[in-house]
Amino acid sequence: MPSTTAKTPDVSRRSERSRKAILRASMELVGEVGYTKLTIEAIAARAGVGKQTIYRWWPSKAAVLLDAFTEVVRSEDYQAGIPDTGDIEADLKTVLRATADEFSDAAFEAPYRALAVASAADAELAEQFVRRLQEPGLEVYIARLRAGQQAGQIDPDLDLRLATEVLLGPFQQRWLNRSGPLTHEFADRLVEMALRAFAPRA
Amino acid sequence: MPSTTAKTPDVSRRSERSRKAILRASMELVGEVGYTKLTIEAIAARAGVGKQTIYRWWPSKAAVLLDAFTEVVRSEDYQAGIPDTGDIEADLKTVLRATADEFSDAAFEAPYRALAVASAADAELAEQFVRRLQEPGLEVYIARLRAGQQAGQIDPDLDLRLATEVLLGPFQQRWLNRSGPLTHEFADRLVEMALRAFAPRA
DNA sequence: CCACCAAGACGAGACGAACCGTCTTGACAA
DNA sequence: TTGTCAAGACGGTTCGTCTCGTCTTGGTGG
Repeated sequence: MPSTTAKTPDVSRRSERSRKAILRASMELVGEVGYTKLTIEAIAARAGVGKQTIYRWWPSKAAVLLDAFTEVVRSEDYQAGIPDTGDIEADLKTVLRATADEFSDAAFEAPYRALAVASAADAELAEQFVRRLQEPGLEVYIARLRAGQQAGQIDPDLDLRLATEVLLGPFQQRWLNRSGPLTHEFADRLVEMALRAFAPRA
Repeated sequence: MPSTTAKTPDVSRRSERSRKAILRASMELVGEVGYTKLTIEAIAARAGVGKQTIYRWWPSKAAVLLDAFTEVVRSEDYQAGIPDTGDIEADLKTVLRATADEFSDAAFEAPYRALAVASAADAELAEQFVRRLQEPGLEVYIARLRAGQQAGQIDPDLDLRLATEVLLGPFQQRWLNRSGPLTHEFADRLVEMALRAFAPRA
């Protein structure tokens, strides 16, 4: 019987120059025109690249953007982790305030929102989005909460996974829905309320 | 100087028959083909209506869907409110379990997800989405929490607005990101953790 | 009370523009 | 020699606007 294998391109012969130009062009364009008006044709034109070169290596414009964004964020965050001064409330407030500021920066906002939106619509992309961008973020929170457990500031039986969802879920909800401002005030109140749920049982 | 007013259509002469047919057709089609493949042309064809009739009354396909969904949900939910048996933990678990089931139903999921996605991408639509669909839902939670305050089960100084965000944010995050299953188990653990944060201070 | 009429929404679909994703060409690099 | 590359032609969709002729409706004059 005839093989139905789709001929996969030869990765070893891929042009690094074109790859970089494509990722760069998509980040620029998504900031300029927004995600819905972002077009494969425009990316190719801006990058000085044939359309086929994009279609050969990526399944969708969202996938291009995910690669582009991952490249930027890689190693920049997540490396340092969350500071541990011994005061978990202060540490969490510091990080959540910084996150609030980051999400108020348009240069970060536009592509990240585009990815979040595309992920909500496309289950396949969502798996990649969560695994490559969200999970690493969760891990640093879990690490800090675990340290808090060992310091006796946090219930040792707490489900740390669920705890990060309680801490970050309301934050993401506000941001995605634009149902409220991402102020330092909000970050502080959220951390305070979450820590009341995380505290060791009396 | 010449007026630049866009001629607004005459509402009093609007065809109720066509309006209903359009809303009905969009709900049917979004379930059949999904939101991204939902097309104004297809809605018009299914509804037996000219395209112009849709463009005349709605700014986007998302706006059509929001009207269609609002019409269905109107008065169906939100009327009853959250049961008050005196046991706030049990009551919240009941409602959140029911919500989890609702979000697992494809007939509800498809159009609602479409609206959530479109809202995340479009600030103007988001304002309508939050106000017409999400706010009414929040209000019934706030009412039940307020009753809990009066019953002495909940901290009287609690910010009830923030409380609903803590309760529902993690739920929405899981659902939108598909970062975990919306089980009864999850609903119960979430309510339990939230109530620890809501409890009166010792 | 009713016949008439002008205004405007209606169904249908033609129209050009934008993008889609595929395919072809000739250059070039491994 | 083989396969990617830039460039762009190609047919197919859907867009949003527009132009028809029809139908509905509210106001007017007999």
